[in-house]
This record gives sequence, structure tokens and C-alpha cells, in this order.
Amino acid sequence: MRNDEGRSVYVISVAAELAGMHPQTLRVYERKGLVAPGRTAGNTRRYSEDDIARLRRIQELTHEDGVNLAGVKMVMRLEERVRELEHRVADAERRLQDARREAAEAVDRVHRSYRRDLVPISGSLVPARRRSR
Amino acid sequence: MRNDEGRSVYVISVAAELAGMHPQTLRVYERKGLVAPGRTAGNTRRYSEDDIARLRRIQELTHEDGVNLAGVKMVMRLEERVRELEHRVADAERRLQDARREAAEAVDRVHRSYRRDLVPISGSLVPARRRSR
DNA sequence: TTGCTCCTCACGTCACGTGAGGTGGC
DNA sequence: TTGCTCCTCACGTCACGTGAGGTGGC
Repeated sequence: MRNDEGRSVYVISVAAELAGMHPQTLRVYERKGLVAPGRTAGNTRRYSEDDIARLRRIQELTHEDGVNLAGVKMVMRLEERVRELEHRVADAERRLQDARREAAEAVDRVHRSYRRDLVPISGSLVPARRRSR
Repeated sequence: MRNDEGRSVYVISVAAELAGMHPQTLRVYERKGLVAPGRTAGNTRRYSEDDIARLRRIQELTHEDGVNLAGVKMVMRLEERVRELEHRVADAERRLQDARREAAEAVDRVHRSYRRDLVPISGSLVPARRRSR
């Protein structure tokens, strides 16, 4: 999803303004591998929303945090890794919940399978099932 | 564990040599909050093994990766976060394995509890238990 | 043609490492 | 006393942003 080209709509002057940067700076960032805008057939850069977001993050890191470009590159890679790991933690913990619920249900099913076989007519020692349904 | 002081044994000149740095540089790094060696009663810095490892990591980041000090600080914080998250993922997945094994055992226990009560004498419809034991 | 784009080169500023210089306690 | 430690100040180097200058295609 969101891998559609054609969303790369902003020409460099507009992208620079949106990101609060000098157009020349955007060219430098591309040369250093910090951002990779698309190109038109005529070799003109086209910046996507994601590119703009990335430029804004670079702006934050350099201006507010004082990180240089080598640092920006490494920080953004690490932030990506953190996001991925946070996702994996959430996923693993969700699967753990599922497994525990499923385990309780499995035990319950086994109990019921035996009770169904053995105490269909008379009263039972186990608590009565709820009336409804 | 390993929070024992007293392991902070290296004086600044030795620490600098171990880390491959100028002593003055170590003082600068402390002022910038990149490393926090202990101090003796006489106000002399004492560097621990952990401090040395940290200094070596800073050396790598600045010299090999070209990251500046603001970047180093942020990168090391993120690397710490990554380690923590990797630990949490491993932990969650281990607990998932445990839960699944425990679930299978619980179901098995329930089966056996009924079989013990009901079919102690005659043969049974369920497959025979393994002979051994 | 106008206003954009593309590029390279150059320069001012600032961060960083480190040397100098002077102090004080084992 | 010697050799360390502590500190501050200063300076050379390098990264970075950005302006200048010249080109080419909608």
C-alpha cells in the first residue's frame, strides 16, 4: 500500500518550501543518500509526501538536535529498526494472549466432551450450564 | 549486577590510551554528557570497563561513521532501546513457546484425569498408552 | 522569452580535537 | 621534586549550508 508512484508530485522549489529548506540543500541531501526523490523523464526531481516527511525529520535532527548528516542517516535507520521491533513485540504479545485464551478453551472443550458422553441424563457434579440456548 | 563501584580503576591517561584518545578529549566528552566516569575524593576521574567500552563505541561512531557528538548521543540511546526491544521480543516469543507447551500438557492432563476415573478396568476407545513406565 | 530546472565551485560559519598554559594534590 | 591531575582559552581543520554562475528543456 502507498507504494504508488504518481504521488511524487512536488517539484524541488515546492518541496524545499514545504520542508523549510533551500533547494540546493535538497540536492545535497540526495547526493548524500538521505532522501531519494523520483525523477521525471526530463531528469527533474519529484518529491512525494513521504519524501517531505523525511526532509522534515532531517530538519528536526539537524536544527533542533544538532545532529550532522552522517548521524541523521544512522538515527533514521535506527528509528526504523525501533519501529519494526515495537511492532514485533506487540505482535508477539498479542499471539501470547491468543495462545492463552485458546489453551483455556481447549481444556474446556475436553472437559465438555467427556461430560457430554457420561452425564447426559442424570444430574451432574459440575455446575449446571446456563439455561439460555 | 556489575553495579559495583571499585571497578572504576583507570585514571584518565590510561583510559585515554585504552580508548585511543587524547585525555583532553575525554574531558570534553564528559562535559557534553557522553560518558560519566566516577570521581575520587580528590576529584580525580576514574573510568570503569564500561566507560572504556562506551568510549570505544564513541570512537567508532565519530571516526568510522563520521557522526558528530550530538549524533553519537542519540545513536547510543537508540541502540540501547533496540537492545531492550530485542530482549523483549525474545522474551515474548519464549513465553509463547512455554504457553503452547503448557497448553498441550493441560489438555493431556484433563484427558488422563477422566480416563483414570472411568476406564481403570476394561479396555478403552482411546489409543493405549505407551507400555514403558 | 521567462522562470524554472540541472550542475559545479567557492566561501562563511560552526563543531571538534587538541595543544598551550597555569594550578594543585598524591 | 616529579609527574600526574584539574581547569580555560585558542586555534587549525573539516562538515555544512547556501550563494554565484553558467546550462538546458518545458
